[in-house]
Amino acid sequence: MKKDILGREQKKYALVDCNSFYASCEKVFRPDLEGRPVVVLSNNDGCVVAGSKEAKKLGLTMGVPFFKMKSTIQKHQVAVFSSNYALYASLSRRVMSLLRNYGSSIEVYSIDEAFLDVSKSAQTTEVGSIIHNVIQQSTGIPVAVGIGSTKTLAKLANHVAKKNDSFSGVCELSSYKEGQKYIAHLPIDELWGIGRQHTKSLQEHNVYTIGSFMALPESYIKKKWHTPVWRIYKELQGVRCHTFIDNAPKKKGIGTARTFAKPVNTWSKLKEIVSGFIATVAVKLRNQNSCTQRLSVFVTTDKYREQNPYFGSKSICLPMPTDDTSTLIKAVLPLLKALFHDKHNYRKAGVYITDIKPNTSRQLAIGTPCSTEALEKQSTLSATIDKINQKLGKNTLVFATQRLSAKHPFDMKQTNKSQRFTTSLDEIACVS
DNA sequence: TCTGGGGTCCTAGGACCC
DNA sequence: TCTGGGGTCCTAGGACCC
Repeated sequence: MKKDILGREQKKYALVDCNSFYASCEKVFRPDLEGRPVVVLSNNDGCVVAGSKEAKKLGLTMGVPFFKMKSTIQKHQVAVFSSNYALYASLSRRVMSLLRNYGSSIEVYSIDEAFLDVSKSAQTTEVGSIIHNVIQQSTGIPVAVGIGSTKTLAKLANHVAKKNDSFSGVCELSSYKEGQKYIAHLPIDELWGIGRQHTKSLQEHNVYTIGSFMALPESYIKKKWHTPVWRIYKELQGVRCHTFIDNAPKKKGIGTARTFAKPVNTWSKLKEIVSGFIATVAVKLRNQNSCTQRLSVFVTTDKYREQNPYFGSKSICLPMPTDDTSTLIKAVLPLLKALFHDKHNYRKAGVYITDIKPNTSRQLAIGTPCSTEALEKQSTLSATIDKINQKLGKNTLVFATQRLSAKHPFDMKQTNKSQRFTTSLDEIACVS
């Protein structure tokens, strides 16, 4: 067995990342878009969240406000889509289920990427090529594969595979030294974990490239920056700092927030919207068999237009852990009421739950204000509601406090939404 | 009036990711 | 007119205890 410098078993990780995932999903059922720039917009058609490679060349990348790019979009006949999460989630499941065939375990890192443990393969680069071809052929989604002895190296290898056509979508980097000629010149912010702030502080110390970062002595890195930066340095040397997580861990916090297409300034409307958010997070909580004991809510006014935008948040520790929607709604409304002033035009609100525990601990709380029998009734009711909504559609059955927002969820703007080709029979692709 | 030091737990906020 | 949403991890600092 091969060992790393700490005497641990040597690992090989493959990072499989779908290219321009949302835009690629839209292209799967629209072959006429081949070669054309495609962008996908965020909720409310607010900003660009994904762009095909043709769109990226035009400067249409993640985070660009849509309204600022309208002239570019018209000029270059860019195909514009509102986000269609049902479609993306469905194609993501297909990709992930195929990937499971090529590693001893998988860590689904996000909707469009996954780490595979390929340590057992003797020919890892070949496995990478097979993955690259199979996913493209079976789903229509193009992917790049990066292989490395740490997650950071696999990420970087993936970047190299995407940027250099000569790699045909697959690149393997066992250590920084081995791949030096492909990565030393790359800007420091290409590293996984180096964002805007770290880039700025590294540049202040004359570190502009990955090469100059790796040339620094370890003691200097440890002294000047925090643990996360030092870990990146070690991972590039081939020392594993990030572990591999093969069973999706339960969420430690669950939240829902939305920007409203039109400002909200009445208590009744705000109450309904926030109650709807609670219902959403409570379903996610029950789906992972957990309950929560801490609940927060926030509201904001328009941060782009108002001179002194208002931001208010409040949180509460519940007397006992719960996963019950009505209990959570009852807890959130007084907090929301305290944040509400009718002089404000609210543009965004959200709820967040933390202090998440397994739902068995609910029964163990001492001095609970509910009897065991009442708790059992509550969970039977919740399970029934969840089942009905799962079968007949979200918001088929709602609590009275969320009734209107369930029917008209803040009038979300979605002017260019594609069909739910894979998840709704009414919207299936037709060949005529 | 003078007033130590170490440990733990909790929370808010920053930074990052996709 | 039009600027997203859902997460994780880390650190600093306050409160409290002995």
